[in-house]
Amino acid sequence: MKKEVTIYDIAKTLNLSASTVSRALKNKTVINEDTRKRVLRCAEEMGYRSNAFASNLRTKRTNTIGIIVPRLDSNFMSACLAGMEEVANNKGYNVIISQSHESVIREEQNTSTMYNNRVDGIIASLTIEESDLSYFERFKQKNVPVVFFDRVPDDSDNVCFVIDNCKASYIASKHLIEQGCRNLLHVTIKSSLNVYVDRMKGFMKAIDECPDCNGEVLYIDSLSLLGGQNSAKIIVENKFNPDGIFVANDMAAVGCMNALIEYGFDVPGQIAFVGFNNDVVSTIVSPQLTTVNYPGREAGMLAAKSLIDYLNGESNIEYARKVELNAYLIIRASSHKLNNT
Amino acid sequence: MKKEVTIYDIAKTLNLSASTVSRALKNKTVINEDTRKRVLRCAEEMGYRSNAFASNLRTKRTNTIGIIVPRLDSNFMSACLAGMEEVANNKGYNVIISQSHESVIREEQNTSTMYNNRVDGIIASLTIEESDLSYFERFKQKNVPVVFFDRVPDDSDNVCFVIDNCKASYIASKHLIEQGCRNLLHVTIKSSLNVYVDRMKGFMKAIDECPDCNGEVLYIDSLSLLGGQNSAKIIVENKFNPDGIFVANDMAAVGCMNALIEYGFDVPGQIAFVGFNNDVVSTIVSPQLTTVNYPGREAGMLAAKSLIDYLNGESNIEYARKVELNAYLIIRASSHKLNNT
DNA sequence: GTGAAAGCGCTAACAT
DNA sequence: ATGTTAGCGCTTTCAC
Repeated sequence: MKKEVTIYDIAKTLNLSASTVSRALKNKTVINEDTRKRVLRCAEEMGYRSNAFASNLRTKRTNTIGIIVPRLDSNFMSACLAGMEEVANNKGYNVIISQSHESVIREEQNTSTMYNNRVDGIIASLTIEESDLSYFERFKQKNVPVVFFDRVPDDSDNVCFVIDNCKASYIASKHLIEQGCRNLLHVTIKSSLNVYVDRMKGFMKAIDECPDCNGEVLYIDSLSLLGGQNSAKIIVENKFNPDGIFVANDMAAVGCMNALIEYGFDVPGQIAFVGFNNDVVSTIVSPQLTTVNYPGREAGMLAAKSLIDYLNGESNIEYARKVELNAYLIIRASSHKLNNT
Repeated sequence: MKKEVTIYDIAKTLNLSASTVSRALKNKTVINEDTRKRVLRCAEEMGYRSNAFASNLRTKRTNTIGIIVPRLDSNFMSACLAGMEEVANNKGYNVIISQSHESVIREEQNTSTMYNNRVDGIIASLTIEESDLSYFERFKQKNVPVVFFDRVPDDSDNVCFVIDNCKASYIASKHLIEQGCRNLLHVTIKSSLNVYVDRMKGFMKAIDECPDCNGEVLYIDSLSLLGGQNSAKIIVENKFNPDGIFVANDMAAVGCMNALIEYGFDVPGQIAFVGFNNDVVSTIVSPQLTTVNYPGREAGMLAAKSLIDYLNGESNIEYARKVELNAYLIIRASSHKLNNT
């Protein structure tokens, strides 16, 4: 392994001091344009690479932001991550990403790692397990900003990037009612997280406003394709007899819908379907799935931009607020019972 | 912002030396069990957190591996990344991830960042643009191991985790022929990458072995849902009249297949379809898509494990080889023309 | 505009 | 088993 070239090596070669070389490399402070060029060229020639640790050790900044997500292999999440990475990269920040796998313990471990690695800021989406979130406090104590997206804490003292789940879900449920559905079923996961609680609330609100509507809730283990398939079995066996089903995400909706079609149900004729997220799978199933458009990529970009602007001192907005992204219903064949439209 | 607690603070409090504290914290070397406990407790109480930079600066290791991928928001890629992150996390490594967005320039920039951040190792999948890959040489010069997966360099002096694309594609094409198809079309992307070149080769080989078969190739701009949809239009307009289509990935296959069904074609009756990857969408479309199972998650896990084992000096395998994962054809309705299962 | 010197927090010889 | 010492490579006062 060749020895690393340091600014001292450059300094010696050029008969300068290390400080001058450092200044030239950062071209921040005043410096003679000519010496700057000489240093740059010499650095290039000698194969110099800056040592981020030494720099970090001095400046106490890392230009790294930590991202903690439940899992990264869902379409929604990878869209969010892609948005974050892009913004961060453009602004000269690195991202380190870790998955909690829906486990509070892993989430805590991951925060510890990020904490020790001195990330400049954190972007997180919470696990489904309930927790006191105390492990996020350390960051605040060190003035390391934390922003949440999608699955966010209940209290309002955190910066959050979300959609109005309640409203979106209300509109989705209302749409089913408008299409003539009266026996509605909401398929979701048991969780105290804003995301699922609010989607439930919106559903309930729509039901409550409809005198001749009946609304039920079916909890499944996971909002996955398999979870959705399993829910179909339960729906058939337990004789829920819904004429409209609103599922808390698209993947589970697709699993449930396809399975019910397999059982012989007509969708949307007998059962209308609405999902959530506007996952690409919603355009691939047949019939195409009506769903709520949740702009994950944009959410990720905004969260990253907000965090980084704050870190760079460029953000003059008050730094504690909830940003609500626009989510809207995309009506497709799966819920299209009426011929108007 | 509170001042950071250092090992010196702990040392002073406990009347020990910094080295002893350091040793206790790492519990690597021999140390009195009692003092170790005292140090640990004290560190906890004082709110100590290790300073990774200082440590890295000394040890010249970062416990971080850099991952460079074309884009992270595909099902296949996020499965790979999930596998890598999991392995890395379990072994005490961080991952920093960046996207090249299929651009050589971005790929080079990303390698620079990783280089300057002194990652211990690199896992990469190449952009579609052709490049000389010279920017990966620096890592080798510094003894930083680089492993490639999926889209790998042509030469054989790199560690690669791949599948036998040629063989898999041959089997896929052969399957179409066995189902009675004689006018085969391969929809793919123009690229010199192993992945697409080999899939083409496998297709050609199957065609060559079938005297009464005709094989054509349609290049599209991107192997995406939209790309697939566009290809359908071209297929219809240009009167390719294929009775079997093999598409180089599932997302494009699904786009093409759905669009052709929309045009009125019967799948698999008139046109049989085979995709590639076993993306979850292949089980969601109707008819379900026959495809090649490409175990992304496992590929990611293996690549990460191999790299980290090597870094930890635990790998006694010779460190320059090609690992071929097992890929096999999953036959579903989209290619099922015959009734003999 | 440039240099000298100190120190960020840790680890690894080496000495005891 | 513990302490002493030096130094990783950089940035940043403070001089000049």
